[in-house]
Amino acid sequence: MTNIREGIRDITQFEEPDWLLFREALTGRQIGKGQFLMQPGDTCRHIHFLQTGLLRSFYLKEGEEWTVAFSLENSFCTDLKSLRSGQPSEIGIQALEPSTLLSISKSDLITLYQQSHQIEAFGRRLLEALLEEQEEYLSWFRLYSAKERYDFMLQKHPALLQRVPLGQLASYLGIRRETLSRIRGLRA
Amino acid sequence: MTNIREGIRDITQFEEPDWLLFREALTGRQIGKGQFLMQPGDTCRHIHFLQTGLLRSFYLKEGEEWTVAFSLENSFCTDLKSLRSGQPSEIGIQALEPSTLLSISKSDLITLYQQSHQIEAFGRRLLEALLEEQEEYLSWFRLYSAKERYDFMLQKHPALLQRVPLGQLASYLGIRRETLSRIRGLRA
DNA sequence: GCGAATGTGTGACAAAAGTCAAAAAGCTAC
DNA sequence: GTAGCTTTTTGACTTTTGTCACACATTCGC
Repeated sequence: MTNIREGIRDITQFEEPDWLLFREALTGRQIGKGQFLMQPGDTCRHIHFLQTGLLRSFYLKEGEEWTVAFSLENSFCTDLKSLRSGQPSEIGIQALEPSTLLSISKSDLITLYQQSHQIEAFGRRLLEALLEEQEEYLSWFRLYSAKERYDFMLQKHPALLQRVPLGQLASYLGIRRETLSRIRGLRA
Repeated sequence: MTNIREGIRDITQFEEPDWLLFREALTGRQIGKGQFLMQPGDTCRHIHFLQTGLLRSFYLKEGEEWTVAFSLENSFCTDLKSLRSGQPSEIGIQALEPSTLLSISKSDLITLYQQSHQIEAFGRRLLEALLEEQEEYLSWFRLYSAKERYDFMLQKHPALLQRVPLGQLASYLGIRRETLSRIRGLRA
């Protein structure tokens, strides 16, 4: 339970009473390699904090899976669109490695937001950080070639490349497996 | 001053005292066509609410301007990265049409967040909506061709296409002017 | 009005990435 | 270890998009 406390502390100050309130709402969970936290079509009702392991979120397009996010240890994972709307999700979430999670339900979180200004502030700051990250990631696609996007990935998450199948990394970069394979061949 | 009140009400409930507090911090401003709200290298210290007009945010890459966002009436505009870090921005913001703005400084906003839980909740929900929009927009780039991105634009913001020079629209879609010109030629 | 910017469209060609097919390399389960 | 699976690589070819050059159109200042 310590990891998430650290993760929150990085983002905002949490007084002890807020933390106790928050902790109360968390549910622990384990999930095996290859298992699904949710399938496309499910409605997303939780935000997950990944303690250990690795998750991928993917979108289905014409029967093919396109990875839209990898979630690393000590990060949060959900499908914001479905969570907010209450509608079925277009996203699935799968564990690429055995993973341990702490999850909080949407309804509990809404209650916490109302009960505690500090927790609300935490939510806001977390979203700010996510949006900033997303903006950077978007610029990869607007401004740079497949090769450059791969190089950024090498810089930013070198370890991830060893943990993820090439096909899924390719789809995350918005390209075909074959293209990524060729890009990697260049630097041999 | 009524527009922004509506804009906020769409996102969250604001009681009268919160609104008065918030309004206190707003500064009105007009800006002519072609003028810059900020230049790349400036540090971003405000969030702007666009009452009327049209703004574009752009990024410089090898001397070329790449539009990263258009801001329409009744929407918020800032550079989140520079605003959060206090570092010089890589982004410039220019008025494409004569525009009227209401602006709030970062320091005032931080104070407001601390003073009012409701205002903090507003900030969080606004960020949620922005992040959801950004996620959708990112999927355009990962999954779809230049032509398809243009078609999405036609669906989502048909009016905008009449107000924006083709070159800027092209850079927003991550393609060259010539390519966009050809895409448009197809549907003649 | 006129001329200079600025913005847009077209053509010929080059580069990047996708497609399809098949071979090579890695894993897994007996 | 080996058969059977999945993943990755390679090759030939196609499609998409970029590049460069230039013609045409529009806007704006004067």
